[in-house]
Amino acid sequence: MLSRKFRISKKKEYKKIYKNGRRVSGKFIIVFVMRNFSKNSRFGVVTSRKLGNAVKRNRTRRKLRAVIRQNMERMKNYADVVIVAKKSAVDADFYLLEKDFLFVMRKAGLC
RNA sequence: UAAGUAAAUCGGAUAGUCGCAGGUACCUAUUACUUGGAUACCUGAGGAAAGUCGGAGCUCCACAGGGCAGGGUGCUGGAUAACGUCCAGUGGGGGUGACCCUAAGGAAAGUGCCACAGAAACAAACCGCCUGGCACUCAGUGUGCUGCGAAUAUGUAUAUUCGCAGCACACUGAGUGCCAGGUAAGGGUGGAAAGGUGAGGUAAGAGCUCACCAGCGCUUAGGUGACUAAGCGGCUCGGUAAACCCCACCUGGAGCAAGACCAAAUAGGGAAACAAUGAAGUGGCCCGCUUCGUUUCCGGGUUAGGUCGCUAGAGAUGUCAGGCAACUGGCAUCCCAGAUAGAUGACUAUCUAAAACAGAACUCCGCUUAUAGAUUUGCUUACCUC
Repeated sequence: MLSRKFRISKKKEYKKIYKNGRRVSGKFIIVFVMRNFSKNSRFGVVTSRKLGNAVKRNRTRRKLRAVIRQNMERMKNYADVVIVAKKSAVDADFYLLEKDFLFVMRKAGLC
């Protein structure tokens, strides 16, 4: 899990990122990116009810956060990032998610 | 050993690295409170956290008050803060048994319904059985009359007797039809047909009488009670209340986005209408209570911000005492998640077969539903051995 200063917390901010950010999609995730020009990046993970019950949603979100935490230092530019999990992400292994995350980040020009 | 039955427990473990939330201690930066950062230690999802079905605490609406309506519960006793929950029993049903299931008050307060079938579904005569009357047919018997024949008597005619045939009447029996009545034993229909079986009885039948059984009522005994047992009585009364209804008991509404505080803001205006027998709070209606001008339009403005509520509680564990038990009480020890886009994760190694259902959101007690697998205990029924 990330510390609180690396999270996006307000509903308004989510709305703003959905509206103004760049949309990049991978195999397991869809990412909305918006440059923020501050000292660090901030992340938000969204798991909708389509993914399954609460246990499945929680596990997917935690795996994605683990991916973010372990790869945060590689990022060159700072941005606000919202990651929306697809249904296929529920059963995906950690290293597959990591590969997909790095692919998407490269596509978005963040690392 | 196998099959079953009832209950209880667990529901991945261990080690390492990195990481998250809360608390405590200490250091440090900014410091009026405060806030941020570092380090160490401790704690960190479930048996159902789920469905949100029942109940309660808590909060606001009046200190939640009265009546009507509506809703709920429904064998008895107990437990509990309370319940539609639990425990112990009673009645009924199922099982060889351990055991399981059971919305289980009232149908002589009233109303409704009982499809189809059937004569009839609430107090019933279709068929059948029996009795009586009338009509007709047949048979038999008796009497009378007529005819014929025979015998006897005497006076070639009459009388008497007998037989046969026909007619009429009466009686008896059988059959058919109609009418009046008695019958609920039998038939058929149905989930259900007015207690069941047997014997007596009768014109035929019937609780009409008797015995046993079932039902109803009463008495006595036992039990707090549901009820049970024994005896007696009069002889019998359909089902349905998860149909209305009656009876007894319970029941105000909304819910932590409750609600409280802080910041910011609801500003200040214009026009029209109605009005103290008014309007709102008040979300079933009336009363009562509280507050007071209310509503519409024009124009202007607009945060699901922060703190609390928020976890020490009908609390957990152990033990002792009471109780068949649910449960209650005493003592000792302990503090055991409190997030707010939402904390439990990732990777590696080992262990068996490589794990099911599934994630707290104010709290608690229950119920219901989902659940791979593992373990333990009591009991029952079979079979084998001693």
